[in-house]
Formats: sequence, C-alpha cells, structure tokens
Amino acid sequence: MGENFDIDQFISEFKTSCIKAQKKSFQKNEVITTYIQKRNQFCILLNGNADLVRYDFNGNRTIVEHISKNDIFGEVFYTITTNNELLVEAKQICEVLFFSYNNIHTKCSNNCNFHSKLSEFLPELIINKVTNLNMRVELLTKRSIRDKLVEYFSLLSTRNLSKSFTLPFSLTDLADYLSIDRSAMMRELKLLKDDGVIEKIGNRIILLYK
Amino acid sequence: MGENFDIDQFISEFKTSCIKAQKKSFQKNEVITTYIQKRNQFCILLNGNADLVRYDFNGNRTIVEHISKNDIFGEVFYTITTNNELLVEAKQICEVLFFSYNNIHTKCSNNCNFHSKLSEFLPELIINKVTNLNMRVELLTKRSIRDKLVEYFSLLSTRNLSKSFTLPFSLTDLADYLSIDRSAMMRELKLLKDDGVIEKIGNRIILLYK
DNA sequence: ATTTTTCTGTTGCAAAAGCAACAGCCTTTT
DNA sequence: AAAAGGCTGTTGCTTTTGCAACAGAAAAAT
Repeated sequence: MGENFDIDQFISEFKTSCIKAQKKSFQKNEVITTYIQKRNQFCILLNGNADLVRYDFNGNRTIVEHISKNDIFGEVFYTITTNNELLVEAKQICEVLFFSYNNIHTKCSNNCNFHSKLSEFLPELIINKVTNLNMRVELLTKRSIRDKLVEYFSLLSTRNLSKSFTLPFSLTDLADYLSIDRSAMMRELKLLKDDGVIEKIGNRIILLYK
Repeated sequence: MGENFDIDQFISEFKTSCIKAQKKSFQKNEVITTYIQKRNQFCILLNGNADLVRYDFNGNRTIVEHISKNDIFGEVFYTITTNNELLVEAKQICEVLFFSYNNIHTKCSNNCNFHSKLSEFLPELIINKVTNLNMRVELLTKRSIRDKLVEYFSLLSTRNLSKSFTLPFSLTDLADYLSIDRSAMMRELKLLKDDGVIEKIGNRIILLYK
C-alpha cells in the first residue's frame, strides 16, 4: 500500500531532532521494556523484531504479541493492568524509539519536523495495530487447536501470497503464541499432515486445500 | 478521565452537518452492518450497545467484540478478511454514525466543525479501542476456563470499583464471549463457588478472594 | 393471562487437550 | 572438536473441555 510506503520512508528518514524521544538499541534476548509501571510509554520498533511475553503462575509462557518493524507498542495501550508481568523481549538486534505519549499531542517546544510528521502518521500506525489485534482475536477465539493452526496458516499464506511459507516462529514459540500446549500442537500437526491438509518439512508449511 | 469527558461531550453535541456521515437507528436484534464487503466502513456507536458476532461452520457462535457507547468499529479494522461472516448485532436500541474512512483524512469540502473535531479525537478513540482489544487478548490467552472467568471477573471488578457486580452479558453470551462451551463454563462456575472464590446469585457475582 | 421462547442449571459420556518424559537433532558456545 | 543448550518429534496417561440432552425458571410475545 502507498500509505505504508510513506510511513516506512518517514521512519527511515527519522533523526532524533526532538529531545523528548529516545532511540536505543538492543541485543538478541535483551528485555526492551516491561509494562509494570504507569509511565504512558509509547514505542516504535524501528528495526528487528520482538515479542511481548507474559509468564504466569503455572510457568506458562504466552507470546501476547509479535512485534515487527514499524509496529508500535508500549504500556500506554494497557491502562487496566493485569496481574502478570509483561515483558518485551528482542528476538534479534532491535532499534527502538521511546516517547511518553503525553508528548505526542502537546506541540514540541522545538516545533520539530519529526513531531509534526508523527502526529500525521499516528492514526495510520494505530490502525495497523488494531488490524493486527483483530486478527489475533480471530485466531484465539477459534475453538480447537486444529482450527487455530489452519486459521494461522491461511493468514500466513495470504500475507506471503503463496500456499507455501516458512513459519516466522519456532514451533515452541508458535504454541506459546496460539496459547496451546506444544506437544498437543505437534500431535495435531501430524494429524493435519495425515489428513492431507498440509505438508510440513521442518518449519516450512505447504497448504494443500483449496 | 478528563479526555473521555471531552469525547463524550463532542459526540453528544454532534449534529450531522457533514453530508458524508450518516446517522441511523436500529432496533434490538437488528443487524447494524456486516464485514464482508470492502468499503472502508468506519462507525461510531452513539448510543446503546452491540456485539460483533461470528458464526462458524460447526454452528459455534462467537462474540468477537462487545461494543458500547462511543466505541468505534467497522470493517476498516479488518483488512485481512476471515472466511467467516462477521455481523454487528444491536443488543438494545442503537444509534450509529457511519463514514467511509477515506473521508476522515481528506478535508471535508464543507470544512465542517464536526469533521475537524473528529480528526482531533480520533487517536483517543482508537487508543481506547486498542486498550480494549489488549484486554480481550489477555482474556483469550488464559489457558483454562477457570482462569478466563477469574480474569474477566477481576476486570469487571476493577471497572466497577467493587468486588460485586452484575454481568453485562447473559451467561450464554458470556460463554460465546470467552469462546468456551456454556455447560463447561457453568460447571466451572459451580466449582469456583464450591472453592469459595466467588459467590453467585443469578447473574450477580461477588469476588471473595484478596 | 397464557403461551412461547430464551436462559439457567445439571449430568453422563466422549473427545480433545494438557502433562511429563525422553530421544534425537541442530545450533551455539567454549 | 567437544560440550551444552535449545528445538523437534513422539507417546502413555490424566485432566479438562465439549457435546447432547433435559428440566425448571425467567422473560418476552401474543
């Protein structure tokens, strides 16, 4: 889409002229931020990819959100806090831009170019996020492991414009993302193969139906 | 919050001076809109409440989203379409404002007051939506029926500033919202009662823990 | 006021998902 | 080059969830 190209260009041309924004880099497996405090934090992932992860009492790990280049995230979107701690973990080397959300509306005293561009693109960025969240809800409301897998695969197939694609997750992470038990998922993947719905070579999937 | 008050006032003062927006009323159980076509539809619920509902092949009904006063919705947030049909159903008498999302950015030829106010409040409205979606993901990623119920109840408790509250759904709808079987949910509610976690009188819940 | 419909509450049984444990493979580290 | 750690693949067993069916209560329609 044209609009995505604009956003991409805007972000790639970014220079931190605004003193209220901070750019930081992270190594793989570093914690980018946690969502415990109430600081109205708002972030943009400039490069790399990361996961928003929750660990619960039973030791279950859940990938609440998968964060890619140009995605926005931060505790400003979690006003009602949950009991569990939420961590954003870098999966690769990441570059992240941090703000306080308060500073987005109020015009920057420097009247900086970045600031005015940001407020121009903000609705577009947030609508991307809403779209992703709706797809996530669509996935999670599927009743069975099989339905979740098939929905997720057809989503990836649509995104990649191909019936064959490599999973962007390890299978372990995929289970944590779909909020299901890994071994039960493996079992179901085998059944999907046996039933001729998919082919699977390692982390590469080919959708056979339709 | 102060900002919510502003939005409330803005919406309540609204008059359809802009010809590009349409206001319509709906009776209980009427279908407000469907998400099948690609029309960039964007809506605001001015009054009443509604559910975004999906019916799947197996006859399962899922309440994908519960829509209350001042919430925004519409197929513009569902760019990658799912196989299933999505319907917005009025649960009470509803008043709804319809736009095309394209008409929000491009300045209205009338230069109308409503239009400029809308683009001012849009980020706030969308952030509310993101927050709600994140809470929904939080609920849906809980592994067991019990965890879903307890999370949902503590959420309602926080919202109502009280350990006792009436469910905003029928129990049948609650199951469809949590994406679980109703009878299994009833069974678990009984266990929560037996274990002294909640008290339950009809659709009224009292949280006993903490 | 009576009928019809929807919702709540319950249960036995079947199916699905989770848990635990282990082996082999692959990748990264030392 | 060897060791360590993480990921994949598998399976037996247990627990949880779903399904089907029904009775009574409550709400809505006539």
